[in-house]
Amino acid sequence: MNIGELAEKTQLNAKMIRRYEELGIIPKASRSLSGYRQYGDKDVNVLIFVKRARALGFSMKDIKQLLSLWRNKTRSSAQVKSIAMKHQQELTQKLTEIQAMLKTINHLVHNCHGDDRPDCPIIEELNKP
Amino acid sequence: MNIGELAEKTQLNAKMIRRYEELGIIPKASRSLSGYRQYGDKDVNVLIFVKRARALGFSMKDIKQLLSLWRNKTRSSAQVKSIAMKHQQELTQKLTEIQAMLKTINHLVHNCHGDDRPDCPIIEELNKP
DNA sequence: CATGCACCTTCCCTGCGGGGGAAGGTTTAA
DNA sequence: TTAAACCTTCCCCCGCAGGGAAGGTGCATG
Repeated sequence: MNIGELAEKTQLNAKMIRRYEELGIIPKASRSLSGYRQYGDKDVNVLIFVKRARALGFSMKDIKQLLSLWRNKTRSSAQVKSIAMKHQQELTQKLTEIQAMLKTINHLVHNCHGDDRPDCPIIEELNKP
Repeated sequence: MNIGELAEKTQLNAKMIRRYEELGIIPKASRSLSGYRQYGDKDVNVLIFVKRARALGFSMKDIKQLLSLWRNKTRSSAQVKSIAMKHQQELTQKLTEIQAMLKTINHLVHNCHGDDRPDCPIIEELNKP
């Protein structure tokens, strides 16, 4: 199958598929005589794996590792878990940061009249020494 | 004051200060005879404003607008609030996404033995059709 | 058989918000 | 005078994605 059909099946952009190949996320596709990338059903699975991992927020670096563990039948689940736990920690960190931002923003928005007058607690907060 | 001192006072990188100037976030600094950027105390305040807004997760685009509202004494607080509310919505959106990811990740990590065996619910989840 | 159109190829530019470092000029203190 | 600390511009890189140009290919239709 050509890249367009693969893109269709995986709901990924053809551009992204080429990029993933370039980044070494997926193996280099074989080519037709005219240079078109040729794919099989396996490739659909690989890309869906990548897509699911992306949806969980894994970085490309992590996904590379996860893919190699996936392919490696002698992997230990501890290796997989270690990647997942690192990501878990990063996500938790981000969550905390966003919660802190939101706490402040919610407070500021709540206290801003939002009328025609210039007085504004949001501006005041940003202007604090 | 030179850029280094300003960077010191604002705890920002001199590189970032130049970049902010280039992006039009802050006005172009006047130059000494030898071409060094010259700053005054006002600039400290501007950069601290930018820094605080960054800490709240505002985009550079938003910060540009917030700065111009800050400078504009005939602003309406409604204009400020509108920017803040848009950002509030985006942050809430991000929060929800991360919470959803974390929910799955937490579950997967919890169910993965993390031992020497290859069987792993994390890999299985990513491999799902 | 030719022409058009959808598809494919590579290449470079854009965005965000930074960071690193080279190559060279300036200021200041020893 | 010389060394160091500072400044300048310039281009490179990261992650992750998208846009679009310029040109080759595959296939149905007239």
